[in-house]
Amino acid sequence: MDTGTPTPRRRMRADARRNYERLLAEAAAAFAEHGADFSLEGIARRAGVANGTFYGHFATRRTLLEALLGDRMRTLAATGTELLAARSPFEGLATWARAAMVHTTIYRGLGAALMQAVEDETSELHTACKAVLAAGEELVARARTAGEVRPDVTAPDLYALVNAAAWAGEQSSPPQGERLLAFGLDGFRTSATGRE
Amino acid sequence: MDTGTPTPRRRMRADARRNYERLLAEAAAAFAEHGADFSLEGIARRAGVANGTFYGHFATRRTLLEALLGDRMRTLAATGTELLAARSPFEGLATWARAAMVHTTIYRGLGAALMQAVEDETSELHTACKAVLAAGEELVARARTAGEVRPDVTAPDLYALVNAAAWAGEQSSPPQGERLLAFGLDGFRTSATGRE
DNA sequence: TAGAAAAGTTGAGACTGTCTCGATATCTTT
DNA sequence: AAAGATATCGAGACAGTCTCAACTTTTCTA
Repeated sequence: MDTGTPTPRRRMRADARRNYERLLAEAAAAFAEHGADFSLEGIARRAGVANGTFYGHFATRRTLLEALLGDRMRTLAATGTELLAARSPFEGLATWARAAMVHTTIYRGLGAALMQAVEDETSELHTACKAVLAAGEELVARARTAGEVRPDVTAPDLYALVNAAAWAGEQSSPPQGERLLAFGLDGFRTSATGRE
Repeated sequence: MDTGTPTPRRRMRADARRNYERLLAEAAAAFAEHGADFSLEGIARRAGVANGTFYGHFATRRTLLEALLGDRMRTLAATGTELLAARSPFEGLATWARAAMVHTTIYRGLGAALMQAVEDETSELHTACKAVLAAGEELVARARTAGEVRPDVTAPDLYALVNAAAWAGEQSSPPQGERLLAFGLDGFRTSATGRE
């Protein structure tokens, strides 16, 4: 579905493409090791290019992170679509939510970037986010039709829950994130409609 | 309950105390305006002291933020205790949760600091957090006894939910945070115990 | 394939911010 | 009022972000 090779915008000169990829590779390594707060200058240094070159490819830290995330997001959306075939609609939804949370947790520190990307049209990630949201929407719609979740649950609710739970897990401990996700999902269920 | 005057550790020299207070005041203003990412150097500048003086009072950004938050936290704990008198235990809990979320939202960007402070014994805020957690625990316990929330709901769950919802509200829109909180609280309810 | 045009790279440098520390100034105490 | 304890000062060592004009490499085209 995806070559694994990062996707620069258009045709690039050969040397430019080489640098682009080296930078992205270094960034991925730095990210895996330190989260989102690595030094951009350091990335350039380790990739063996001048920092001006770095900025030529990625105007801001955000641009870089977005390039890093795009592929993952698309995969997640695909997983969502597969789960539409799950026996229980609610279970499909819950399974997907857990997978999404793991995804977000791996990219620790990026929850904020993700949340903002959905709303920001200028974000590179916007398209990918929309796809994820669409996948979520389908899962939610199916569960709703089956009467397994409340009628007022929306895809953005799901998206927010997943990201918030991932965030909570990052701040305290991963199990806390999972608990939160579980409670939230239960809050989505039809049986939870506490009339007051 | 609280003089409103920030609380330096011990007896300080008069000039030192004056500087301490000016710094804290500037920090509060900067915080209100830009969230947690203001420049420490700038605070010193605006307070009219050398930056070395700043660092003499607050070793790290965190120290400063903690000083800024302590009082608010204590207030929140007190509110929790008052709400123990609410007619409906669940409503008392929910009301407090909403208040706590507002509190956290005002101090936008500090959710992370709060979450970590609970677990970090070296934090100035640790005591205040414990107090908040204790207040939450009492509210949860009361609701649990009344059979209004699941038996496995804990104060840390509540704490995590509130902070995560506040975070979500910061990232997208405040209403999204409130929705998340509502779903989470419903997930806490006894009726939501989806056996599977 | 040479030369021109396009595309990309370079690294110095202008800023800003974090943090340290010895010299200096200011309180407090006796 | 002098000594001693406390603070403040501000220069300076670093690191990071970002820009830009000069320069180099690639690609295009005749």
